[in-house]
Amino acid sequence: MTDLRDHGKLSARDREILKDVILTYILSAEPVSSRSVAKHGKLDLSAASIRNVMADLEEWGYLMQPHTSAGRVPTAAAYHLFIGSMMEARAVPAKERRYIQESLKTGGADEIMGNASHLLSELSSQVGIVVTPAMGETVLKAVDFIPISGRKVLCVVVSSTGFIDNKVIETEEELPREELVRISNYLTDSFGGHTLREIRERLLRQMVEERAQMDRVLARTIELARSGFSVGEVPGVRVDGTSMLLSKPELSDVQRVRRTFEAFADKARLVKILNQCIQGGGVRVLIGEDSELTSELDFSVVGTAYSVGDRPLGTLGIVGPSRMDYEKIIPLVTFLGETLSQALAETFSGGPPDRR
Amino acid sequence: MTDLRDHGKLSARDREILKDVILTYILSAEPVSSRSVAKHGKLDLSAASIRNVMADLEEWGYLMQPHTSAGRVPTAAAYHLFIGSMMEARAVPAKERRYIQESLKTGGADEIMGNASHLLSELSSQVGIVVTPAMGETVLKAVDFIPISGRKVLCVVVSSTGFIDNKVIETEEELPREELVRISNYLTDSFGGHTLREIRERLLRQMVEERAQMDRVLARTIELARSGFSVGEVPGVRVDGTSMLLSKPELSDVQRVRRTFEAFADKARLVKILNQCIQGGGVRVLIGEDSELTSELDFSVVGTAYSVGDRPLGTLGIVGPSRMDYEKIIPLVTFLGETLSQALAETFSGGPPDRR
DNA sequence: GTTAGCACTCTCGTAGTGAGAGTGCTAGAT
DNA sequence: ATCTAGCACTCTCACTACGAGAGTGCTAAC
Repeated sequence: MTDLRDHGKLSARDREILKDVILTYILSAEPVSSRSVAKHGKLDLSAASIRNVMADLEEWGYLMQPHTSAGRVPTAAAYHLFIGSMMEARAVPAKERRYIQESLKTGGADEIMGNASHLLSELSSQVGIVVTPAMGETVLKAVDFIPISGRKVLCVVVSSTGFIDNKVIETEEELPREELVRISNYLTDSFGGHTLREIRERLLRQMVEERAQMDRVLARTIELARSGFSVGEVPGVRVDGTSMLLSKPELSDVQRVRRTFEAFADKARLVKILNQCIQGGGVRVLIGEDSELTSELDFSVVGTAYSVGDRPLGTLGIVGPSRMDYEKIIPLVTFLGETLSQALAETFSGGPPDRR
Repeated sequence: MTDLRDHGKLSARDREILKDVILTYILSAEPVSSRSVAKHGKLDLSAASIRNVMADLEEWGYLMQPHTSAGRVPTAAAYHLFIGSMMEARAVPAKERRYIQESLKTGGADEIMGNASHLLSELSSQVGIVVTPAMGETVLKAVDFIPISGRKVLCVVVSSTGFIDNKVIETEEELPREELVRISNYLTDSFGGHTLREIRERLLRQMVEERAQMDRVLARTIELARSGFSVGEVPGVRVDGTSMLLSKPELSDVQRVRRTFEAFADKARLVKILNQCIQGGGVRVLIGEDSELTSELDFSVVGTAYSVGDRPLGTLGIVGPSRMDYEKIIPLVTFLGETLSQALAETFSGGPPDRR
């Protein structure tokens, strides 16, 4: 990383000036001039001196000019440095903490996820994203079959973390409700605590091995389970607040708006990008380098993982122009990740032991 | 309506010219000149003659000029006239019909609705919208309680048309699964076929009347049902393809884009607008007059209702700039409405008799 | 090492201009 | 009476020019 190598180069004053430039730019969205740093910055130096430093900072890759004789703009390297060692994180205000906790306390997992993405977007004024786990990776809590009509049966799968998915499946013959209930109970009892993926594989093996001596009832059960448990292969994505982007000065031409919205429409890519944030526990920030979205559009991603107990479930974060208020947003994302984990744990703790 | 009163005024030639102007404008998105009508239109007249007619049409309110000495653009009245008595609807091509039928055939109601809005958007290149019924207005098919942890119970409600909603409720004391199953069965048997709203009211009455002599079991049952059946007070809205709008020439400045997206973000208003389309069976087209969305933004709405049997369920339609290919889109919306109704009926027919 | 001064550069808004497109009107043709 | 050719007029749009303003880089003096 450039910033690490160049680290020694920066004197305290260099750092102070770079910080001023970044803070000013985050606020104003306009190239920062030496004069404005001289005036409003903490250093008591003339614009000319500042200019010298800024020229150095540009050479080292922390600043750039949109054109000769414009002010300067921070680069991705500058933001990284800022986040790593200059920023003073502002704790989430008590009022917002309460608001978040209140909003995530009640409701099913689905509702909670929706609230989380909305909170992210609302409190950061950026786009909020929450990735929910693919059902197949979650641990089964209960399964239920409800007769719909004729041979059609609705299969409802509940994961131990409270996510729900459902699917209409067609059986070979019409089954009475009592039998469906029996099957539900049997499956819930014998497979609760395992992931759907595991269960599917186990059932498949069983079918092959015991095909000969299976009785009708067991065959039916397995067939139902096999179809029902094939729900939710892909993770879900909730995106909230894309319209926030339209009021940001960096999206003032329609071409850019269009490319941005197209990028946000590709959910699979969003998942991939957000998933880069799960490494290493805390919050991770992606700027510039890492993907088409962040590099081409000058966007940043602040993301973290949420989990129940020690099982990572999914990721959440915000996405917006690199010029964003990291001092507020990073604590916000951290807090939301923690609160969400906690909320899910509280609502869906207990239940069948986790035999995974 | 202006168009009706002025109807007599229009000679066959006037109508032919107006039609040419509309068709050309729909294709080009640019003001139509007399010259282009003279050249490509069916009439064999000079541009000057066409100009005379176009001046009349402007006076009568069917055309307007963005500025003096620009071509002319159709007004809302022109579109209404076009749709009412000039348009030649193009039947949905067999290939698209099959595609639609295939896409709506399988899956639960939820999935089907998602596919429907996507189809609308994809095949029309406009924004597709599907309004799903508020759960409270639907007829109960089955209800199911699944223990989650401690006193928390997940309540799954299935409507006879296959919609599913769920809610986590808290009971006063921990209930064993067997009892929950018993309660599920009891409620499904005694209330299947009624709307949730009816059931809620009935339960409330029952609670008041019989408070004294109710036994514990019944009290519990009613309490569970009351909380569980309060799901889904508001109708759901699925919006698909908003990014299509960004490639339309009428949204070439960011201000407009912004106002448009803000309009689409207000789901409640969308529902209200779409619901204006359920009157009178077939497809209804709103242009200009009827709402902020259609008048301020020069947008049109082509909508229709879908239903199962004779019970209207919800509405669907497309929204886009008034300049749209009505000859294709109106049959498309009609067909989708019919196919969706049919698909829902086929998947979810039968079941408990409708005692409403 | 710092600063004042100054020339230089680049953007941006404004004004002007000419080409192009389209109209409205009128006089003449059919 | 209807249609059309011709023409003057209007409006937009793209292009250019230009000056103000902002900001820089460099140099010479403090």
